[in-house]
Amino acid sequence: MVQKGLDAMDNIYLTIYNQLVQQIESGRLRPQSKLPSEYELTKMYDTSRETVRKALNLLAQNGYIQKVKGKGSFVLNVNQMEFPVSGLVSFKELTQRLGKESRTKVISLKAMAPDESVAAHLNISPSQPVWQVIRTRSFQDEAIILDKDHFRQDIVPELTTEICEDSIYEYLERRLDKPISFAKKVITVEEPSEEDWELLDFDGYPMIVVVKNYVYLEDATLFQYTESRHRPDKFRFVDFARRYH
Amino acid sequence: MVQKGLDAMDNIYLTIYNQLVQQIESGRLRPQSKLPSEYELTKMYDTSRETVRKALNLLAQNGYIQKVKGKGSFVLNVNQMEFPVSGLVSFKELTQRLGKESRTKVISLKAMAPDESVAAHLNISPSQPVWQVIRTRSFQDEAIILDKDHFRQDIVPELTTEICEDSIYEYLERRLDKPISFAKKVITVEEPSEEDWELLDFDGYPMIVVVKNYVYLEDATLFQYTESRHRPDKFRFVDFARRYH
DNA sequence: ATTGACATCCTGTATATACATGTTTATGCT
DNA sequence: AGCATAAACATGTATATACAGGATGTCAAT
Repeated sequence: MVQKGLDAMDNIYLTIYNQLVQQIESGRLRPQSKLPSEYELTKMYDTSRETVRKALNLLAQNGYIQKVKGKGSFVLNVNQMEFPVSGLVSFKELTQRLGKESRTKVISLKAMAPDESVAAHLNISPSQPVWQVIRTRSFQDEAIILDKDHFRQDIVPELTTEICEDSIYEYLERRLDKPISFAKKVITVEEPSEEDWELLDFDGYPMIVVVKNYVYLEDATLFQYTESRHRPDKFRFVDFARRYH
Repeated sequence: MVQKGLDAMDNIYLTIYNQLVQQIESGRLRPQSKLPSEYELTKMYDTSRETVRKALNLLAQNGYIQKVKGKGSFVLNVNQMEFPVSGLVSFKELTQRLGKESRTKVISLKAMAPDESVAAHLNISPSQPVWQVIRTRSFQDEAIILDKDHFRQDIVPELTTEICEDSIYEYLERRLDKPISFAKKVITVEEPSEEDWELLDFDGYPMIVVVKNYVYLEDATLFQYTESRHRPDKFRFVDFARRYH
């Protein structure tokens, strides 16, 4: 888990956080280097120390910095050059950051009644309609990932092929009145299905990495279930965890 | 990422956090149920609201509760019945929580000079000695996980077979003067090695899940590198991520 | 030259307060 | 009874203050 929302304008501590993240990720703040002290940051942003500390604590929790009592905050190099499927980052954001040549192909898009499995994962009755989106993700002209998205139709009223080819997340963030709040991922390794063989460029790999993604709104209602099926040689997941003392 | 250290005595907000975690995990606080309000918690723990909020924010970040403005904090059922390899939780804590029949077998334990790969992962020179511990983890008499630990010997002076059969983490937490601060995990899927075939009960699985674990001290020095190799059918990883708005 | 005392800077924890904003409940008017 | 308003309650953000404790540099005494 690493990357989160980037919007935040009237919020002082989030703007400080986002600006520092940007400076660290862009390399303007180098690994090992010392951030301005909390007191200096209060002057730079004309705010109070507690507000600065909120921003710094977010940075620490997400692996950007290490705080040392009596010394200061130092930039970690833990997050560099990784390929996280982690957090709430979408495929589009990911590929943009990595700058790789990638393509999204919409295989199918339809409103339908969920099958038993999907209804169970989404925790709804089989009569409640859902959108089903099936897409393949390609890097360098190889279909590497098969994404099967399911959205509750009462929450996402409209969906078009154009939106699915672009970024569904961006669309939801802008158009949905209820904002996305948190997500749970479950990673397992399974045997490939017929569909995997059919839709992915499968160089004879006998297994597939399945990332089940459950996305919740702020009132904790589950509105999206996605199965992301990765060719094992291209899969990579990074996790950062901090210990409380 | 989900589980963190449990120690904290003179620390008010950490004791509140740990007690609430305990109540949620034990089921005394049920999913969907409402926690006492921040004001009520200030009275219960005879402390200030900001201190209570620190505890509640930790709970929210780790997926235990959902905070709703104007309403209160509600217990999530996101973390129940999972098998996280996530966070800094050790194998022993995991199995204890799951209550499964498990066994750890120490294959080898020796002080040595690191090979090229390990030295690179630990970011040390090949002349700096390390402890190498190779262990298998069994569930229901099947060897499922192969753990290859490497510790910087200048930081971990002594290590015995008994410690390795028990919990190295517990030993380090108690004996090491410098406390563990954070860890990074990288999950990939690879082809099994000779060693995997030899030491694991491998029912013909053609791939293996490799979890590379980098553990850091509070001064951000990397002191442990562990490769945890999991039989794919038994592997499961859970991640929780929150979006900032 | 080494040590020890002290001042200074830095982060960690805790408290009190103020105001904004969303939710629920009670009130009172029509 | 119905409805709008107000009060009470809940969390979100921001500020100011206090004290503890680690890190570091200075300066004087030895």
